[in-house]
Amino acid sequence: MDSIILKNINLFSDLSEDELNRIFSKCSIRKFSKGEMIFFDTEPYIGFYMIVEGSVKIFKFLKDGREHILHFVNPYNTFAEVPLFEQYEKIKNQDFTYPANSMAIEDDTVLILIRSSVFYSLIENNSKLCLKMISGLAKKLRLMNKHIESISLDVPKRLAKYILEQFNSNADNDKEYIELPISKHDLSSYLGTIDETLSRTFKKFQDEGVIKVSGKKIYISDKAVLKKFASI
Amino acid sequence: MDSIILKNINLFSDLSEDELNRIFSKCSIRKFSKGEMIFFDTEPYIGFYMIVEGSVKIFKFLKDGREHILHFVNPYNTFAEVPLFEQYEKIKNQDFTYPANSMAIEDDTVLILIRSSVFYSLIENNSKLCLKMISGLAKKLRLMNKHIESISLDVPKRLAKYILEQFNSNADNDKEYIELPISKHDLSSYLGTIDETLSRTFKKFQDEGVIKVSGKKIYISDKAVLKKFASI
DNA sequence: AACTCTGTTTGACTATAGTCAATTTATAAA
DNA sequence: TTTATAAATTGACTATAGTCAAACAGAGTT
Repeated sequence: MDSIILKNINLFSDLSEDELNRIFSKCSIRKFSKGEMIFFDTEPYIGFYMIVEGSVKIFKFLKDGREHILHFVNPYNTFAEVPLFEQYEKIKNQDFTYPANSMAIEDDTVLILIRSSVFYSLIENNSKLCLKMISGLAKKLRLMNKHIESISLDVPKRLAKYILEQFNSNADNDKEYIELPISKHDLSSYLGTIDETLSRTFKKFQDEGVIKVSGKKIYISDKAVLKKFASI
Repeated sequence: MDSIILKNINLFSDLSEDELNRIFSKCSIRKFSKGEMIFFDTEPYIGFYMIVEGSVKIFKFLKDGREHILHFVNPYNTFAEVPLFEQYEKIKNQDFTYPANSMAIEDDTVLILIRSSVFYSLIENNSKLCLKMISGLAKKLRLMNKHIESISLDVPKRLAKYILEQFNSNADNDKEYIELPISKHDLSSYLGTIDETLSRTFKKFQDEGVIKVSGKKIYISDKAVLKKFASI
């Protein structure tokens, strides 16, 4: 693997060869297997990650041990950049921790760790990079917004919305099914519910003839009705 | 009012007199009374606001007409900056709208509207301003994170947490009470519940001798137990 | 004081989704 | 194929908070 890999991150796409090499020489590459923790929300912050291969979930533990998943991250996206700037503000800081927990959800998940200090030296006088960073954060805020909105809906609406989103984000819309990119258990946590309730909701949708579930494949029999289920 | 007012916004605190004047000459000052809408989430985006006086709530309408408050904003803070950068990315865009609704919650709420274009011309080569913007967004993300976490708690926990937060953010900790800065109705929406449930929860706390409610004043009789109520 | 408007409280009922426990189905390993 | 292990489903029960409707309280006005 060489520094060219960094060019794929949107955040870094405008950097020069030189700059890319500089970063690359200082960052660490780490490999995780499925279920392995990347960081806890109690750990001191050292830097942010980008994903080269595999995928990752970002989540919080609830009092009862259940987990609430905030988002999933896929290749060439970054995560845990937020504390970078909280740290930056009060440089000689009380130690900052990661804002949530993070776990690999696929085997052979490959990450690049970019340490705070390396990034600071880069961003200081690079307003293009700044602007990219800003639009990245803005996008995340928008996502969070959506997430909060959806939490206040009931489970069937949340599930219907999720299925439709997956369907729409899949390029080849000629297929009349989606394939869940995550485990049903993770889907429960992401929708803010539990396995049993998710299972019952799938069943309800099936009984009403809206979808057909077979493993991770979900055939959409009646998109119109599904949309009605999802509607606010 | 003159351009010096802008100096109070953290975001603008590093700008020169010249720059401040340039912005000020191009922005609009708008006054709202309590309950007046500032923008809807269906309106095309024209720029972000800062508060000079009064306060504002940012919220979403739910299907049933109920509202879910995302946050409150106070003097010298800005709101609705997120679309600025989504807009920036794809300049010749499909029209962007505001991401949520916003309403003045005090009489004589005075706002300054800073239009996107004015801000773009400013930020292009000002990486200091960029960095400020970034840390502002980062702070908001952290807040959102907290908000999401708290939604998954039950109402008594959410309320206890809120009371303690208010108590801690009040400088003079020698007082053994807090004064609600918002109406009870808005507090309901902010905690993601309804008036009746909030009322019952206050009552529950009173019955257990933890607090004493009198209008907007909430006397904390037993902080230790309140903390226990709030604990995860 | 009587009236209005708004905000708050209370009671009775309901619905949604969580808990717990048992069972069934899948998946992988021996 | 059998066995072990994990994932998914189902049923019975419970709890939390929402709905609806009515009563009550307080502030301001006439």
